[in-house]
Order: sequence, then structure tokens, then C-alpha cells
Amino acid sequence: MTRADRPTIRDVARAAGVSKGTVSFALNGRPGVSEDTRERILAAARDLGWTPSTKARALSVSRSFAVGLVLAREPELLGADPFFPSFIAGVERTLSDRGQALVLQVVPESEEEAGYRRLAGAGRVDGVFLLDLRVDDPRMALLEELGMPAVSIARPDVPSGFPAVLVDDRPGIAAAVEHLAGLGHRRIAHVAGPAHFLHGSRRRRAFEDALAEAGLPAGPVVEADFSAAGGAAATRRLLDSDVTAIVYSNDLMAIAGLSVAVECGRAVPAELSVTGFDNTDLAGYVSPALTSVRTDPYLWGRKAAEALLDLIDGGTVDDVPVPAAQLVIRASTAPPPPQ
Amino acid sequence: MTRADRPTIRDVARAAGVSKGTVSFALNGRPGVSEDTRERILAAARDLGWTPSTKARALSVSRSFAVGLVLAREPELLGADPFFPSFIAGVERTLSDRGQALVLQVVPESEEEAGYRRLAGAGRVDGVFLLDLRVDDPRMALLEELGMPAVSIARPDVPSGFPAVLVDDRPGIAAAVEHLAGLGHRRIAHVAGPAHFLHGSRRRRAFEDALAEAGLPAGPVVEADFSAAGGAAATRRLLDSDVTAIVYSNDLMAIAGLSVAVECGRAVPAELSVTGFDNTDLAGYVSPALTSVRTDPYLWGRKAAEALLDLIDGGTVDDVPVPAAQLVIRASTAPPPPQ
DNA sequence: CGGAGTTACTAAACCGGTTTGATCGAAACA
DNA sequence: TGTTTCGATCAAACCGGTTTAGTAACTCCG
Repeated sequence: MTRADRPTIRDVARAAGVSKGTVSFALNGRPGVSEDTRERILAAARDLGWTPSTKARALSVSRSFAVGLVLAREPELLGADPFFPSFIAGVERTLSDRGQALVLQVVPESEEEAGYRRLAGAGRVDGVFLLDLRVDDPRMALLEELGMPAVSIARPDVPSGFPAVLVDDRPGIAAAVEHLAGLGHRRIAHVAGPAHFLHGSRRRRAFEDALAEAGLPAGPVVEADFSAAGGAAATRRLLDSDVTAIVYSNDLMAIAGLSVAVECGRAVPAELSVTGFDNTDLAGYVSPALTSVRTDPYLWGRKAAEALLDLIDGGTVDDVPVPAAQLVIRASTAPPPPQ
Repeated sequence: MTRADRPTIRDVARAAGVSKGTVSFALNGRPGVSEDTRERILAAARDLGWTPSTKARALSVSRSFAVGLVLAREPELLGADPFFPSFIAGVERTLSDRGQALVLQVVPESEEEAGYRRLAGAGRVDGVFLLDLRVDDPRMALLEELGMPAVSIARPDVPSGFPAVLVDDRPGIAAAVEHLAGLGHRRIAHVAGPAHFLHGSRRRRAFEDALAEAGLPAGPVVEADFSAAGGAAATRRLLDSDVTAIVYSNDLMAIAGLSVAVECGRAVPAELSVTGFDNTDLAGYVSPALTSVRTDPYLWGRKAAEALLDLIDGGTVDDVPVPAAQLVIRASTAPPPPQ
């Protein structure tokens, strides 16, 4: 019943008739071991079913072979966000190839700093991902202080010393506005995410710029919180105005908004056009199907993990470009009603 | 710039004028250290800002101080599922209190076994959570073979030797059926999840039992895959039949189904009643607002983590009861149209 | 006053790897 | 043939904790 203890490098050494050190060299493919011996050692290791102990390696080389991700969002908001699962799946894709693990930490917002400090203090991870960047994000300085390598998703406003995956939401928002303008809309509103989030404020900014670019007057902007409730409330306020289209900062708010519009007797898209952002699984299956901006968090995750591991391995890492988001046109957008 | 190396237990020992061993005893609150000395040591540790090295502790006590979660779902399905983020948040709640970390692994379905083996082989985790139980789940035997402690969410069909958090979906489904029956519905359909998933087949079974219990004839059941696309397709098939209500196995399919019904000109709830499962954030903000079953994955996560840690600490752990799910009645259910 | 038991502590081994410094034998060179 | 050089190998130290065995001093008891 009790399985035999796992073989250690010492057992392999004994079996191959060499010393521990030689085994270590052989297994790590380092020079100074004869081809003959190397093969004998590898065979012995295979026969014994030897696997390196991460614990021992971690201690001797002062590495954790793991990277961390701290999430300070409320669980409810997380639940509705399609970003994380895909992002994490992408991260894993890279990590598992390179023998690393992902340590996840979900904390209340008030304990965010403590979360990073715990991870660093206990030496649990060799680096972290920086998500949900905020304006004047205090985490940059914190990580610098902790001496913790990091890769951010999207480039922060102030140069951070950390490489970033150059996620840029602006082309997606711009495409949505252009699409609406092209359909003939002139009074377009925006339901924004919280301004203290970089992606919240940048999408808003992109919206404003795109309106100007299209030669349209500035439209109303309502700040919401990326939640369904927030999207619904914001929409209610906008329905009083005379806008003919609303660009939402994410799909969740857009879908909630869509329902509010319908309940208020506004036909979508005949009387009101609506666009989302994220292109969630559900976007194509609401009624009318939601025009949205497709992003690729899986790819971002892969790239971010590659960059982070390279950084940890001591390389200098440049910012990582990624393809721009694409507008997916569905049934929720149409020409505005003839005035 | 280069921060001073972190102090080790040796530095603390030196500062307090005692041996390493004594420091270890003092810090772990073990007997055999005078009150005087203990305080001196604690003070020294505090002054030096000492933090135990997880790496070193892990090696010497053969523990990882981490638990694992392997997800073999497709990223798209994960993205839409509100379960994980909440569950993980609950898990973290317990883990962080007890100084443990969560190692996440997202793998393609084909590599599920490899995922567990990697985690076990490298000694990354001391135990794992078992989610998305399947009928005849091979992971039970695998984990037994690996000697890896585990806690499952929901009780498997065959006794597994692992404790389970007794999540039971049946009362929720039963409540939905009773609610519909009480409204006067007699022909009720079910859109089920994949039958090889325990929660898929159990919800279906609960549906069938509840119909019988209510004295209603068996209704049509369509098996789908928990996705929006699947829910939409299943709904299309059911609209041809003469059912007046559909009980969905999750909210995502229900919301997609709702849209299909509307697009086919069936008024909800006037002509067709619809219920979901999960009570996602969005449920209350679609039109009509979705009657759904509220579950509590955050609590499950907390309980599961407690059980797992207790199990790892060598305790014998019983199955953990949790409160039954509650039906949340909203606007998507109403009496059937007068025939 | 001597032996047993207890308390507080130290020194050293240990966990399983990596890494350094020393050693040894054979080939290369003068 | 003696010396040098080099590749292959080994023994031992090290990472930073925990744990065990051993010891010195101190108390208790007859």
C-alpha cells in the first residue's frame, strides 16, 4: 500500500556507480561527463523512474520554478469576465512546456499589497503577471521594491522598467465607432469602465478620439463598473438622451444594456445600435446577436508567460507586440432610424 | 540597488545568541525553550525582518505547502462558467489563512492525466481538488495510485476513499420543476449537460424524478454541452414540440435559449417559461430576468480547502455538508398560456 | 550528599538537489 | 621519460530550514 519512496539522485548515482555530482552534471547536460557514463546514468535514472525533486532544486538554486498571478477583483466580477480563463490557459501553455507552475492568489482588494508581499516573502514565485493595470498603479513601485520580475498586460502610462505585452484596446473601439459612423450614426454614447483602470480610461479615450476622428460631436459617456448591474443602470440613463448608438466597454454591460433597451421599448438595432467588447461566448447568442470586439487573451497569456520566463532567466526583454483586436459585426448594429 | 539577502534562521540565531535549533523551536512554539529566550529570539527575528523560506521548509519537511487544481476544460467553456472564479476565491480564503498556496493547471483534455502526474511527480502540491466529476472518473484511481490526497466536489457514484463536499444539485432542479408545476405547467422539457459529467447526468435525473414526483408525464430531454451554442441548438429543437417550459442545466444555455425563443416569436414567459442554473451575474439583467438556481461556489471552495488541508495534516475527514441550492424566481417563469 | 529526572540548550545530521575544489589517469608535449 | 595539460570523476560544502541525540546545569528526593 505504502508506495516505495521516490528514488533520489543518490539512488541513481549508486545504480550507475558514480557520484551524485556526476549524476547531476549528466542529467543537466553539462560538459565534463563521458558519453559512456552519461548514457549509463540516463539509463539508470529511467529504470528507477527518477524525477527531480522540485523542492530540492528550488532550495539549491534559489528558484521557485513558479510564477504568480494576484487577482484583487471581487469574485462576482471575476466570474463574469471571460478574460481570465483564457489568459490563464495561454499562460499554462507556455509554463507547462518549460516546467513551471502557476500560483494563483485571489485576494480582497484591500489585501492586494499583502498578497504580493506574501508571494515574495515566502519566495513562492520567481515573477508575477501584472493585470488590470490602474492609473498610477502602486504595484510597480512595490514590485520594484520587492525585486520581483514582472510582465504587465498593456503598457503603463509611466515607464515601469518591466516589459509589457502591448495590448491595445484602441483600434477595437475605434473600429466600433467607425462602423457606427459608417452606418450613419451621429449621436453615439459610451458606457465606460471605471476610470481608475487603465483599460477603462483608455477605451473611453479611444472612443472620444474616434468620434473626433470621424468628425462627430462628443457623445455622452457614462462611467460604470463592468458589471451587468452597472451596464443596466448606465443604459437607463442614456435612453433619456437622444443617442442612436451605444458603445459599451465590455460585453457583459452591453448585454445587460440590450435588455434594458428592449424593456424600455427601444428596438435594437432598428432604433438603437449597440456594440460590446470581448466577444464573449454569449455575444453571438443573445438577441439580437451582439456586435463586439474580439480580443485574444489566450495569445496574450502565452506571450506574457514567455516574456516573464525570459526575464527571470536573466534576459533583457522587450515589449511584446500582439495583433490588434478585430471588430465582429453581428445583428445589434444597423443604420439609425430616419430622424 | 541590490537588496541585502534575506536573513536566514542562522542570522536570527546569531543575533539572539543561540543555536539554529533553538530558534526553530522557538519560532514554531515548541516546548523546551525558556520564556526568556523565546522572547529574545522572536524580537531578533522581528528586528531582522526574518521570514521563513518556504523552499527550505518544503525540503526539510517534505511538504509543498500548496494544493493543486487541474482544469481540463476548454478555455472557452471555462470563460463562461461563473463557477471557477468564485470557487477559487473561496479556496484562497482558506488557504491564505493557513499559509498555503494554490497551484493552478489548465490542460487540454487529452493531457489531464499527465497534468496530475506532473504535479505529483515534481512534488509541487500536497493535495488536489477534484472538480467536474465524471461518470467512472479515472482520476480516482490515478490519485490513489499517486498517493495524492484529494477532496472532490460532489460525491462520486462509487465510494472513492476521498472526502467530498456534498454539493447536491437535485434540490435546486426539483425546486425549479415544482415551481413550474405549481404555475400549472404540465409539459416541461430539460436541456441537459453532457451525460458523462456527473453534474450533467444528476441534474437530468433530478429533473426526471421531480416530474414524476409532481405527477407529470416525462418531458423531452435534449443533451447539450453547457455552451451558449449548445443551448441555442437544443432550444431550437424543443420549440417544435409542445412544451410550455424548459428547465436548463445552466444559465448560459438558458440565456441563449431565451434569445432563440424570442427570435422564433415565442413570448417569454407568456408562452414559454424558462429556468436556468447557477444564478450568474447576468441572470437578473437579461430580458425577461431569468429564474435560476443560486449555488454557492465560494462556500464550497472554502469548505473544500478546509477539508483538503485537514486531510493533508493527517486527520480523517468526513464528507462536508453544504446548504442546498435555492431557487431564485424572476420574470422568466409564469403560468402557461391557456391552452 | 549522591543518583534520578527534568529543563534548556547545542551540535550535527538530514531533506535532495547543485556547485566547487581536489584528485587521478591518460594523452600531449618537450 | 619527465612534465604538463586536460577531461572525467569524486568528495564535500552549500541552500535554509527541521529534527534527533547528547550534554550541562538544576531540581527533587531519599
